[in-house]
Order: sequence, then structure tokens, then C-alpha cells
Amino acid sequence: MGITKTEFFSERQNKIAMMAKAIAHPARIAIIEYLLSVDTCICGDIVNKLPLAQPTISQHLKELKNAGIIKGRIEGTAICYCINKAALGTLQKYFEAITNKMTKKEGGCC
Amino acid sequence: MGITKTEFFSERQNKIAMMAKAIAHPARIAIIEYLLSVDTCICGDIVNKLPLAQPTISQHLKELKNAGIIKGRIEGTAICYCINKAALGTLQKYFEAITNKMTKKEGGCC
DNA sequence: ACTAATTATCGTAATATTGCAATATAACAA
DNA sequence: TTGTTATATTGCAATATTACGATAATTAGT
Repeated sequence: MGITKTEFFSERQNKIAMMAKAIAHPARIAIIEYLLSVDTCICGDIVNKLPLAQPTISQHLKELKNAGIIKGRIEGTAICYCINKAALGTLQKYFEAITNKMTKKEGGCC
Repeated sequence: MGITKTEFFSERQNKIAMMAKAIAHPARIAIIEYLLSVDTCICGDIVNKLPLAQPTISQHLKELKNAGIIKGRIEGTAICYCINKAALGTLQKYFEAITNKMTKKEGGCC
């Protein structure tokens, strides 16, 4: 069917999955890393930094924005994109909790 | 096209994206959380715990395994699945590094 | 008003993902 | 061997994703 049965899972599980999905593309990883690398967040030059056409990047930015990973603000003729610290913080805390749980568990069997 | 241009991105970026993709589904989040919740990792009952058909779960397990997120070991007639601590550790460190970089940066503009 | 610069949207083609019924495979037990 | 249990694979339909050319929309400068 190609359609995810989100209604069978918890809101939290869906949220984490959604954010992970937003990150689950090398171009979007590259966008995030570029946003982290620049001091200012007037970021009209992402298009020149990535080997993809402008509509494609615009689409990736839209997905990152929909997932809450980045925020955008109109800045004259350009758009200022920057990272939403809260969203990435949520992911970070999630994985931290997982690794904490893992270290408490002994070995397992594999 | 539906085809990701992996060759334009770094190996590290592709790897992170691949692992994120493996996690980017609520059923797979649920599988991971179930594996974390049980003490033993003889996990033949995942099928009963999730509201999806057996072939669907088998497929999700396969994807998690391909991405290195879980490991499987044959245990008689059942299969013992458990989490690959190293893989989740990689993700955890990645997000930790990102949040570290973020806290060092001042405000931004959004 | 005209032009240039920047970003978004539309349309479309190629490919990937999701889910399941049906079936296959594998290991054990009687 | 036959049956049972557990998991994998196949095949398919429905839908989603990725990418880009063409085009639109917006804003700034002249």
C-alpha cells in the first residue's frame, strides 16, 4: 500500500519517526551540517553549496521545515534558514535515553 | 526520479542518513523499543506485540538488520534479535556532536 | 515599470516504500 | 514421516519519495 499505519503507534513514536525521516537523506544531512557550519544564518547560498538543482533543494528545505528541524524567516529577497535547536535536542535526548538503557543491560545474547 | 544521488555526498553523510532511514518508521521505532524493554533477547514474539502482519514485521526486521541497527542469531526454531549497541551509539554520538555545536553558537537570527 | 535575484510551486518521470496474502523454508516434536 | 511452529520470500497494489525543467511569485534596485 505504501501507506504507514501511524494510527497503530503512539504519538511519540510517530514523532520520532517523522523527525528521523526528515533527516534520512544525505542532502538533508548536508543541509543541516552547512547550517551548523556558518555563523550567520542568512543562508541563501545553500543552493551553490550542494550538487542538486534549486527546486530539489527547495523541496528538501520544505521537508526539514515541515518536520520542525529548521526554521525560516524572510529576509528581504532572501530567506534566512536556521536550525531549530529544540527539535534536534529532542532527537539527541531520545538517543541518549536509548544508549543509557543499553548500557544498563547486560550483554544480551548476540 | 526517486533515486537518491548518494555519490554526491560523503560516506559519513550517507551512513547517517541510512541509519536514520532505518529508524524512520513508527513500527521500527516500536521494534527497537520492544527489544530494549525485554531482558532476554529471544524475541520471537515481536509479531504478537505489534499490530502488523507477520510478513510486514519480517520486512521491517530485515531493514533494521541491513542498516546494522539490530543483529539476529538463529536459536533453534526461533530467531534471537537484539540491538546493535554500536550502531545506535554512532547515532547518539552524532546528535550529541550536533547539539554541542549548537550550544556554542549564539542565537542565530530566527 | 523594468530588470535581476532568490525562492517556491507545478508537472512529470523514475524509483522506493509499505503492507499483506500466499507460499516457502527451517527446525523441532511425536 | 507428519504435523507444528517460527520466520522468510514472493508478488502485487497503493502510495510516497526524489529529482528536475519550466514557470511563477516576491522583493530590491534602477
